[in-house]
Amino acid sequence: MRTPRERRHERTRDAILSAAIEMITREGADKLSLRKIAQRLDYSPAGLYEYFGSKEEIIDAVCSEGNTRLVNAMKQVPASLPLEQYLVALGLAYVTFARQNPDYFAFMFMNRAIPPEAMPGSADDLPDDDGFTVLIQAVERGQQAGLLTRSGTSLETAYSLWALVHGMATLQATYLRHVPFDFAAADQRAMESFVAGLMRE
Amino acid sequence: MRTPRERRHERTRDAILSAAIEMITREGADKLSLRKIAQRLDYSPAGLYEYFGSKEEIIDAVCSEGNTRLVNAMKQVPASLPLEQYLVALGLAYVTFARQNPDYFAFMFMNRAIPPEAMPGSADDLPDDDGFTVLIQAVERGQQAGLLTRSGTSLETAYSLWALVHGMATLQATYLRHVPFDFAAADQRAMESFVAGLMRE
DNA sequence: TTCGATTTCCGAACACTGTTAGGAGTTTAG
DNA sequence: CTAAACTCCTAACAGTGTTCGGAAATCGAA
Repeated sequence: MRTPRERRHERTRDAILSAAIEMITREGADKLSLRKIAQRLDYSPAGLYEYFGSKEEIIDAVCSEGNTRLVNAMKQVPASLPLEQYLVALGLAYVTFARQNPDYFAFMFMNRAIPPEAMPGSADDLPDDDGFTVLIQAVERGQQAGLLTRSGTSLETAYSLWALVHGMATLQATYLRHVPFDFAAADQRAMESFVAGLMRE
Repeated sequence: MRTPRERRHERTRDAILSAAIEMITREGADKLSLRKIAQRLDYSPAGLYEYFGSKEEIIDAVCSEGNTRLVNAMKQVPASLPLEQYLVALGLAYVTFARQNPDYFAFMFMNRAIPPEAMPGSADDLPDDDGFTVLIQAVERGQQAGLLTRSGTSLETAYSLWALVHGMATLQATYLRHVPFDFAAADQRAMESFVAGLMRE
């Protein structure tokens, strides 16, 4: 049972998070400031430490939230699509998220690294709700259906597709952000070609 | 003719740059501090402003230097190789640089964006000494030799290859940095498969 | 209801950051 | 030799994240 106090606590925690996310998407990641967050929420700087132990904790929470948003965007792609279209649509959702939230996306992957521990054996035990995990599952679905039979493991195949998609997303979110080029069309063609290559082999 | 004064000036400018680069590669990008650079070089913080107008200018110079190092690494790949091997080797050099200087590499692309102006027409006028430019030239070489005839322009083909390579590099420099996985082998296979797909079409 | 404990929140301070103004001391050019 | 240009520093300013101590509010139980 959740007491009123707990509900209040979580609500202002969420408010802090929302303010941080909005500041990142609106003014850029380097403008994120504890004191500005506090000011916007009518708190003193020290008051925030009742809800987060440090700025680093806020950043971690912001990244975690961004990751679930990215995964949610990918999960809205209907899994009923033919595998080829499904994989392309997944990648498109990934890149679209990056294009629409360039600062947020870049910030996520600057501050999120899988910790050195927590990754023993081969690799299947990556974070559960990860953009990569969704891709892996899709590729495995294809392999079990006999459609994808490329040499390496399903993990390696998913990694290469992820790299392509992540590269397009990162470039458009950072280096090429202001380049007037029809990335959406080029991305789609590149992914279709890549996926076709995976199925042919 | 360069006066002794100019030579001195440039030498301490380079020293500042070197110190900054070393601090980034050794302690991470967020630990870069004007005052620490000054301390290491026996300057007062204000003294550095004789050589750089702001911290931002130092960062720009650091990024520019990193870019030429990356391009140099790519230019050491013998252009006499068969196109297929040449493209793969170029990508390998790119990723290897990122793997060996993860903080530096990530820092470069966080702080370097092609400015909104300076990019009028279609796109061929990107920065001259760019990792991307090297790829474009290689792809154009292949197209003129009749080996690469994929639908899109050479620019689009080079972009897709760049995205794949840049994605692998970025992932290994940030999110997957501590994952014990044989990326070198997987990367090579992925690039060979991708390039083969380009030549088949 | 009342009392004690817990939770919330803030003011003040600390150590750090990048940056600027102003003025010494040195080097250079005519 | 002199005046201009260049180097470099001290001191200060505004900003940052963080901690400490205490005041106020809230809560749980007698």
